[in-house]
Amino acid sequence: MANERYNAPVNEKRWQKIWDERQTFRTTEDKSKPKCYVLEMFPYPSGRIHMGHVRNYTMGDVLARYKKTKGFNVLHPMGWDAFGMPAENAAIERKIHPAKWTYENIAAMKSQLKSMGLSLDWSREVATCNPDYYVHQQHLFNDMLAKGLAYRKTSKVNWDPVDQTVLANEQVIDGRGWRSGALVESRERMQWAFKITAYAEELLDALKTLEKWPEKVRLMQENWIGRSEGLMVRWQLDAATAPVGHSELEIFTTRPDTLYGASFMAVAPDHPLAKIAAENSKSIAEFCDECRRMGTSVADIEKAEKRGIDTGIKARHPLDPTWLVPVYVANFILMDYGTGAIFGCPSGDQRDIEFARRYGLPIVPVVVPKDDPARTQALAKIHEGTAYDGDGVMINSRDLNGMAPKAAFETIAAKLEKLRLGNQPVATRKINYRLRDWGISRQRYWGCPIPVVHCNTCGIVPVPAHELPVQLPDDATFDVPGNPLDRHPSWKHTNCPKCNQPALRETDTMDTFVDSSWYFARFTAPDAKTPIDATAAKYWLPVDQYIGGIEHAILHLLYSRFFTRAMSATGHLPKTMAEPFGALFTQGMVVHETYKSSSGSWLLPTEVVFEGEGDARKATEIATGQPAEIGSIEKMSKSKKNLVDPDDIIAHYGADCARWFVLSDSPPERDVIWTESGVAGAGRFVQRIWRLVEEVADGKGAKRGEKKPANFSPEATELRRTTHKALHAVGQNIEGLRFNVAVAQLYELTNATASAIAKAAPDTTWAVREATEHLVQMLGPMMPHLAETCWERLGYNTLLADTSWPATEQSLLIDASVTLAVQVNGKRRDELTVPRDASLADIEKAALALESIIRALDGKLPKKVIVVPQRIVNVVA
RNA sequence: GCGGGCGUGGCGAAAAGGUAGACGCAAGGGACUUAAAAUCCCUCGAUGGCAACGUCGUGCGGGUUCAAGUCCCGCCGCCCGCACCA
Repeated sequence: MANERYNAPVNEKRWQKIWDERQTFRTTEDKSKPKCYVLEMFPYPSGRIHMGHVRNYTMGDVLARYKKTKGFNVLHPMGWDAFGMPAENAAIERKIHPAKWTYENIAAMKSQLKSMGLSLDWSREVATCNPDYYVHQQHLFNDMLAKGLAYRKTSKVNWDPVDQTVLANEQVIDGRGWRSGALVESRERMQWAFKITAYAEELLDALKTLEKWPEKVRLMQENWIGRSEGLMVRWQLDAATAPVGHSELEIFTTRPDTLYGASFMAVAPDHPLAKIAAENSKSIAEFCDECRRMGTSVADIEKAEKRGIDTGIKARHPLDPTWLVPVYVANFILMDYGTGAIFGCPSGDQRDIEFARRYGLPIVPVVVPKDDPARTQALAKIHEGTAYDGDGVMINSRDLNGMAPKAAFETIAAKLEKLRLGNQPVATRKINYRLRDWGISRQRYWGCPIPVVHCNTCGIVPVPAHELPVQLPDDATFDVPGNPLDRHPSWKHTNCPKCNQPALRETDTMDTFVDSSWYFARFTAPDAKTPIDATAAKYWLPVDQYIGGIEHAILHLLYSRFFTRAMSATGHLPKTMAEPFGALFTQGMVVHETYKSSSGSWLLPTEVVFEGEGDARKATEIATGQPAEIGSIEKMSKSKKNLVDPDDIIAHYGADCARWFVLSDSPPERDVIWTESGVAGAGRFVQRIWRLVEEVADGKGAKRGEKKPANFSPEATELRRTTHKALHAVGQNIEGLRFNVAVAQLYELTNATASAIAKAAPDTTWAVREATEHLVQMLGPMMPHLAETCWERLGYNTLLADTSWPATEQSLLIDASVTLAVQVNGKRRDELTVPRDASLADIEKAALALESIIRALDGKLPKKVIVVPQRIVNVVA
């Protein structure tokens, strides 16, 4: 029946049910086919999906569905990053058990994701909070422990004394706990850590091999790892001033060439030497305490200010024992980097020059530009307090004078390596990394328990494999601050697996980044009895296309890369497996305009109406009739109310429409602006496709399966060319994730098909049928429900999801004639249509014969004619 | 401060160094309709011209090239990371 609107909600539910029943998207492992593992970053089960999820999962789904039509075994799984703080907050605030809260959220979000019609293999679903998942994580942990990749160390943490918990850096706001508001203390605490630094070099080097990762992400990781080459230099302390038992101070420097410019040394407030000095001096102790207090983000307030205090200790210059340099404690020295101590060369380092000026220390230029006027300028700047850290030539540096800094570096390094202090070389070459080991201890309930026992006799004992999982107790309480596992009356009491004496369980749980560092591997065999099934992992990994937000550019992706190596080292993955994600794509956000009422409160997009355009565009608040302010376009957020609920859109326009819109407007790596009119446009397109298909099915096109004519009219051939060009281009653009361009090409094919029908040229019905069928097939990955419905309407009783991407007829991709632009002196003057294989001479002749070209030449003789076949003709006069 | 990215119509955007603005949105005009919605057709960078057609135009200033949105140099603006890393 024609003229009936396409009913999205009804059809969408129908096809979802059919796909479900027929297990259309169940993963296959047909060995005769190539594999493709498509993965989107799994969500935290907050309870509701948002437009960002819609965009992320639609992109992955288009690729997964497309790859299926191209004959791949596709693995496209989904799961839940289900441990974490919000569940515990819900327990505290609303007295719901974290498990109940989480599983309810998973159920709700799963049903929302299902309403999007994603081609997911739900039989592989995992939730990281499920003991079936985390039991394997505990196995992995123990294996890493045995290999020395997991260990305990004391590290500094942000301690919230009211909530009695450790806070992440981002949970410390202006030095106070984000929830309690208490002043956060910097405390030393025994923490579990993973030895990611053991792989620093490799994680850095292998970045080069990740050619299908965004350059930006590789760069961010490179900076994060922060490799620098330098020298460890031991300075002898002057015995007259040094504390008893301290005879030397070791520093790390990347600029040994500037050693003759040294004017002070500085150590971190937590450096052992600073601590000794603090014991003997009240003012030093006070200074160190002060530094510790501003440890976290208060640093921002006085960030520029370099301050310190003289310890009275002197160090001997390694190249001149008569040269004594004062040792300071300084607030800008980090204990975690290098040795927590430096030598200061003020002329070459901005921090050092500020420090030196403040404390009246010498500032001797040692590196300056080779020639004037740059040299004079640099010297003047140093005099004014701006360090020079460029290349140039050494001065004031004794035997180094005249050398380039690089040569000076080598000279000094060679010299100091030979010099001895207490029978050891004064200096050794050292490669230093900014990357630190990954602290995974969290004093929380809702995380994976660290499966070890503390025994007074045996020390740290891993829980044996057959006793895993160490499961979270169900009856924890959340009404008071602190770690629920630690205060649980019985949970932590156990017996030592080794000596069977009473012992205590570890009550720390793992950072949730651990959970997400190996889930992609678990998906390859989610029911395996071991953490990883080597055969499945070998087949499916690496992930062929990983898609997610740029916010995970560093931590999640780096941890996953580390974990993959750790899993190889512990025998869970093949030895050759290093990189988990072969290709990475980071998609942009979904953003929306913001609106404010005249009273200053935020308004929902549905609470305003608009008129006018451009600068004259005005918004009015519907409820009050008052003008509303149109604010900036920002990431959708609850607080600014610039939200669009996927449920509402799906209920109103259908999932296909929402999918189409998020694919259509912007390049996928850029932010997409959600506009109501844009969605409405997508909705119109859905109806337009449906009308087109109805017309074709009802006689404007040939019948299904009708024999292909031997000859086609020019009009039919034209349409066929458009169709086959689209097949090629849309396929290429989906593979390249240029969805917005693919969408535009589908619009063009739709327009071409519709106008062919409207013109009703002779002998076009077969071509119209072909165009329409292929159009529907190409729409399949993007708007799968609509496409299935159209496929059915076109007379098929098979699933479109099971069909192959149509083959292109190569001959139709090549036009018999081509239109060239004809330029005179680079300016376009006319066009010329010539046979595709026309000779250069013929083209030139035809171009020069064009009336417009003759006119443009204005009697001048062409000096040169450039003919680029199938492109352009440029007449140079 | 360091690093990276981006600047193209009223808007989102296309464009292997080769006809700038495909495609969509918005807007304007028209058809159909008692009317509206829906749909269909036309116009739509600026400017001059009745028109044919011309001139200018991809943040700004230079350069390379037969030819530059695209490549190079120097600015300006916006956005995003990282930030005392010795």
